[in-house]
Amino acid sequence: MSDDPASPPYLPPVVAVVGPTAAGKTDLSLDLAERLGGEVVNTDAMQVYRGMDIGTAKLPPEQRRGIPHHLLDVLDVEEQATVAEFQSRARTVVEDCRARGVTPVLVGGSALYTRAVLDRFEFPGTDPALRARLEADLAAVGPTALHDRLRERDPEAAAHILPGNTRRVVRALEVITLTGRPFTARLPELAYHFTGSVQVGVRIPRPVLDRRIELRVRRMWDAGFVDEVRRLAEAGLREGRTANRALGYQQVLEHLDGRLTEQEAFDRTVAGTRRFARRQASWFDKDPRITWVDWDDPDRLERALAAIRAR
RNA sequence: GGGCAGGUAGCUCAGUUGGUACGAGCGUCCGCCUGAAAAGUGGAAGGUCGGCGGUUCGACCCCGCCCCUGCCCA
Repeated sequence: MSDDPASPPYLPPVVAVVGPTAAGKTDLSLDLAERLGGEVVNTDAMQVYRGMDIGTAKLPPEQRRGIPHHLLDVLDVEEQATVAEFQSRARTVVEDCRARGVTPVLVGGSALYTRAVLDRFEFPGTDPALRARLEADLAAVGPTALHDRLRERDPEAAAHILPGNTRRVVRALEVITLTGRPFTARLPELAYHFTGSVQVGVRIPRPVLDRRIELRVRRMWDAGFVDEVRRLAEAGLREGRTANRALGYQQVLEHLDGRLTEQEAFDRTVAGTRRFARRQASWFDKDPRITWVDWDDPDRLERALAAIRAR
């Protein structure tokens, strides 16, 4: 900030707290928002759903220290979430905060969602009818034939997408026929969309994390998670293709449908969450822009603030 | 004390009627990732086949003894 009237108006930084699930991102984000006079912006793909509270470890309103939280509870459980839509909503929120002189503090473990907001990331359009047709084709001719078709139309994309990954093959074909241009099958360069962006990562040793994950899932169960899923199932959780894939919800649904015992659902939720944490790490660990602070460092807030000041 | 079943990858189990273990799922590790991303997907590493002895050119598969686990009988 400056008193010089000729200097441009103060533009707050864009702060993002990243890291694996159950590492302690939420606490750090609250501390940061408090110290910076900021507001929290959720970047978690599942906390956007109303009613998915226990299983997503959503911070209850009374624990939010009076700090406004954005992009929680914006979809009903049967609605489909998409990155592209999330990106535009989140960017609107970020811009609005900054225009008010407020620092947006993004928090969430969904790496793609976070990067979609933070980085120069463009999503070509989509067309439900076209996609439905491609999915029907897939069912009819099989993965190999569909991949062959992709190779004819976009050899470059085909070379980077394995035939077994039908989801990506379908999307590639969708983009190509929609835009008439090749599908970029690679992630974009690491380049921020907003100037003044800073990422703080919460680092935690894996054995500690694994224990915390099991503990967290245990607490979810104790807090009535199974009932939450049962309620949501009645509200339409089984419809749609996003919310019901969430860790824990997916497994408990299988339990409610009699395909898993409750114990199996629990065990698989723990195992799945650990696997998820590893996948998260594979995104965050290779992003050199992130400033890491240790989960149990008493000075982690100061270190995070230092990184933000140094942006 | 006797009988039966079983002891094969970290776990749960396939398998060879004797010829260097085709193993599978899960887990682990590494990677990919643009409108489902808490999703989707590729690969790798792991085994003295309970122990000892015998038969055999050769045994994880046959024989004997022993140990361990489960069930049954006493």
